[in-house]
Amino acid sequence: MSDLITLTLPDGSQREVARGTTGADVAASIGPGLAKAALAAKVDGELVDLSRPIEADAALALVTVRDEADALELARHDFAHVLAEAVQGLFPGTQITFGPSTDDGFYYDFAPAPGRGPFTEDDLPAIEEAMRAIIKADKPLRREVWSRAQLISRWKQQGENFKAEWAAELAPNDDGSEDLTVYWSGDDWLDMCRGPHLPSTGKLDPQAFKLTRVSGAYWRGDQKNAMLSRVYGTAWLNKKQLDAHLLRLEEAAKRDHRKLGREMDLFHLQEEAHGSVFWHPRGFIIYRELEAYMRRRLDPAGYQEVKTPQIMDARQWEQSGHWGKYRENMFVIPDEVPNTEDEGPVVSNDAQWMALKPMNCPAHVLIFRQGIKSYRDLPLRMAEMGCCHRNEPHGALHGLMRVRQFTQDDGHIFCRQDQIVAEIAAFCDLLDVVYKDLGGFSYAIKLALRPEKRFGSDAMWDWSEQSMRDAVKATGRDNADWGWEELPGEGAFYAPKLEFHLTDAIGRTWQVGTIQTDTVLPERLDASYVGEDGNRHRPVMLHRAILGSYERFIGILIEHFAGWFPTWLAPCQAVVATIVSDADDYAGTVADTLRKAGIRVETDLRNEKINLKVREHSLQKAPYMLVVGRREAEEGTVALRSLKGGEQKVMPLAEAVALIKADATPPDLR
RNA sequence: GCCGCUUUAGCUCAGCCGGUAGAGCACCGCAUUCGUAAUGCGGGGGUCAGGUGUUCGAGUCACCUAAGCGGCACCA
Repeated sequence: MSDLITLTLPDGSQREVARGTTGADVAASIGPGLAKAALAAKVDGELVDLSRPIEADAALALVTVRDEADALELARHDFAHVLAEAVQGLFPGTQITFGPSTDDGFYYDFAPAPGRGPFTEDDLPAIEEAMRAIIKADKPLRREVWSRAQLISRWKQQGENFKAEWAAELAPNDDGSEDLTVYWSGDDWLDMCRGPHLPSTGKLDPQAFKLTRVSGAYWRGDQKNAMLSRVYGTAWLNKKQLDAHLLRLEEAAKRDHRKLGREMDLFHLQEEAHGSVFWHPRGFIIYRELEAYMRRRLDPAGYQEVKTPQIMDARQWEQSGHWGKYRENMFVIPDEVPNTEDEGPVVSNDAQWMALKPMNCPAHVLIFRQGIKSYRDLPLRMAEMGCCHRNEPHGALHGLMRVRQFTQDDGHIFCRQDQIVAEIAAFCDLLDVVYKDLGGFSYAIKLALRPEKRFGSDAMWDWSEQSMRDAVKATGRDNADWGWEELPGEGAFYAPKLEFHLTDAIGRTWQVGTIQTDTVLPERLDASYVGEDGNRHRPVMLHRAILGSYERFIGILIEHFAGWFPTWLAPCQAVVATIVSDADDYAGTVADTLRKAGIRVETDLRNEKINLKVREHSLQKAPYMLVVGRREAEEGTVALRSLKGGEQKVMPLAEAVALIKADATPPDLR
């Protein structure tokens, strides 16, 4: 074996160096500037420490802040370690557990010292200071390889029970060895970590991070385990990036649907009906427009709309399986006349139970079962704007995004096995059109596979999962362009789920649409059709939704558009505002003309300055304002102002009406 | 459901070491008729989330309950 190896640099040049040369050595040999700037090495595409000896011919690239993605990942990971070191310095007895990088920073989970409660936001400034001191000390970060036994014993000796547990359970390395890597910060603090890390803490910018919040988090993400105390931070390569991020957060907060919902008078929530929405007149216009739009899309796509009971007997839910697998999320009610006669309990102990529907699917099967269905009836597409109630964990409720009463744009397609691929493909096409119409959203597709808690045989799951893969393949969406991935364990209890994740205007993703291949429910509820062979067969049931729920989808739309709805959805599409009261009559004529053209119009005849009117209706996010004064009244014109853009133009009334009417036409009617 | 924080006028928020509640906006009234993001003056409005306790005295301290917020877990 030669003592020399060949390294190929990114520019294609090659260097013969001694075996065991490190990335740092190469950087130093190229120049002092690079030696200082280098953060890590990439050996054959794998990110490793700068101090890691290179043992064979390889492609070598040196990572600097210019390689932003890698540099950020390294920095955030290091910030997490610095956080842990700082916390242990400040609060002796705190156990460290786990601390990865995140999309915008990092977190670390701690088990606070006995007698000390979880960390609070008041602790953060002191922790930040301690972190800055560690960065300023420029402590070298040194990798060492320890045996599993050696490390476990060290953790136990230090009272790091969580680390010891984890070290014991980590899978052996690919080569079968039991070695684990640790990193020293200076020579007084160490953590178990796969790495890689920066050469020293001084490579971090002490002004480029901010601890943002604290929260509880379960050890290893499991509700049955201990609650740990998590500290979150956001971290960047420099202060400018950090400030830009903090500004983005502020901008995101401004489009929060709860804030805009109140300011724009769209809806409200209150304690007495927490988790259920009070839609105000303005908000309900959006809801109705959206519902009307969906019907115009569903009808020609061959769906038949139905309406099914809100409450059904528990026996029905037992048969569908919901009583067994979903009851903790259901509102159950006694099937009994409440006692009003005396002081006794309102409901007796032997009341029979009914339940509010958490899903529409069983009722749809019950409709399907009425009469005898032939193979000629399939595929049978049933739709319902189904109002469902789910008793969600209280901590999960969140504005319109997570509520206890919501309406799904639900639908179930009963079909033969050989129709699944075509039906899923048709659904994908429909969904494409809807997401494009409603905001030009892009989306990713995921396949959620069988969960632990489920019905049906493994063979059934094998079959239904594979049929969904085949269907997506047929649509050409099973690739990275569509964010395609499979999510083990995340399916519904009765079926694997194709999930459609929208990306909104500021890059956040929301799971809304879904289609699921279910063979369990038709079986449990005994749905069948008569085939060409004259025998009874089980149909497959595709559960599908495009918006998911109206409530959540409108919440997403509010945030996506920051309140500036496209004109066809806007609660008030045009405001006629006067400059002087002499124009009041003319303003009335203008408003009538718009109203007759089908525009939702309001007038603002208040004795206020036009400045105030522009400001207030801008804050209400009306798309158009038609300003009229003496001049317009005499000439039969309007000053049409786009409140969002701010530009305005004087034009004849008829022209303004035509312009607004065109803009107010729903996308499917253009 | 779990951890932390919060809850004062319609909204946003101030209120110190416990001594009997305040601002801006909104609302109402009056004046102002004004050309594209806040006209001026005046007025009304609060069992300080609910409950229990400590205290001569609680918005303020303690405990319980509820809801909200940020996460965790769960999820359309």
